[in-house]
Amino acid sequence: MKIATWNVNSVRTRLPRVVSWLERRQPDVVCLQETKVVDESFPLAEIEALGYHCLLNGQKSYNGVAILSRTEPQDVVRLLPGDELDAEHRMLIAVIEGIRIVNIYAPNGGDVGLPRYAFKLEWYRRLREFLNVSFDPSENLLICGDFNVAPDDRDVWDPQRWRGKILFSEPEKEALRNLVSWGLQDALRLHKSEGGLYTFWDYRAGAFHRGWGLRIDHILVTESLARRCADVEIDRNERKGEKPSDHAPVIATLE
DNA sequence: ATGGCTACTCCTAGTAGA
Repeated sequence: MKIATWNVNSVRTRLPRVVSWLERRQPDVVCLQETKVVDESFPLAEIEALGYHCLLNGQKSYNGVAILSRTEPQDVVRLLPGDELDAEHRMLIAVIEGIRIVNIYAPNGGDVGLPRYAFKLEWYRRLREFLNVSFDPSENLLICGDFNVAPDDRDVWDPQRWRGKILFSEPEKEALRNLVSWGLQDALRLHKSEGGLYTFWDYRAGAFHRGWGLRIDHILVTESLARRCADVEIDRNERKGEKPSDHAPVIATLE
């Protein structure tokens, strides 16, 4: 079973690449972030034609998440407790093939100290509290998406330059560690310990070509899924070519 | 790296992303 996460940075702009990638990689579940489209305008027909159910939690212009799956999703949750009525659409949960899939697009934070930064840390706190009261670490649960946090020095191209900066500040790393401490493991690190495994490269200044990347897209799994996890791959080829997203897909293979 | 790109919008300039 292949479960993927991909921040596509607009599903409409990225549609040709998403379609060809689905045809080529044949994932069973795909969590998309930054779809940037209301549900009525999601390219449903094109994705369903490939044999996927589409579960949507979209929004105009910003944010928006979706779960594509070969089989029908169940037990859907869309709202994180504490969200306002006009909440940013950043989370979507469904049970697929006996696995609870939590798709998240964590706030970026802007810059350290800004109101959006405080919102990011508070959002992480609410997500952890939601796990506490809703689920159990003994179940088959997987959280994936764009976390907008690089966990440690191996995950940024220049740790000295990134120290204390947005995406790599101590409070952000602590917020991610606090989430993980609920009972999760970083699936990629079950298999690979080296640095330089990035999932995002800025569009500017030839960052991809120069190796200026960050690992901010993650797949976290509970113990029962960690035992089934045979491999995790970052599909960095998807960052190349015509009109790429600035993020590469991450794919976990479960036995 | 500090913005050199990309995508969005009641669209040709301002905002946000990471």
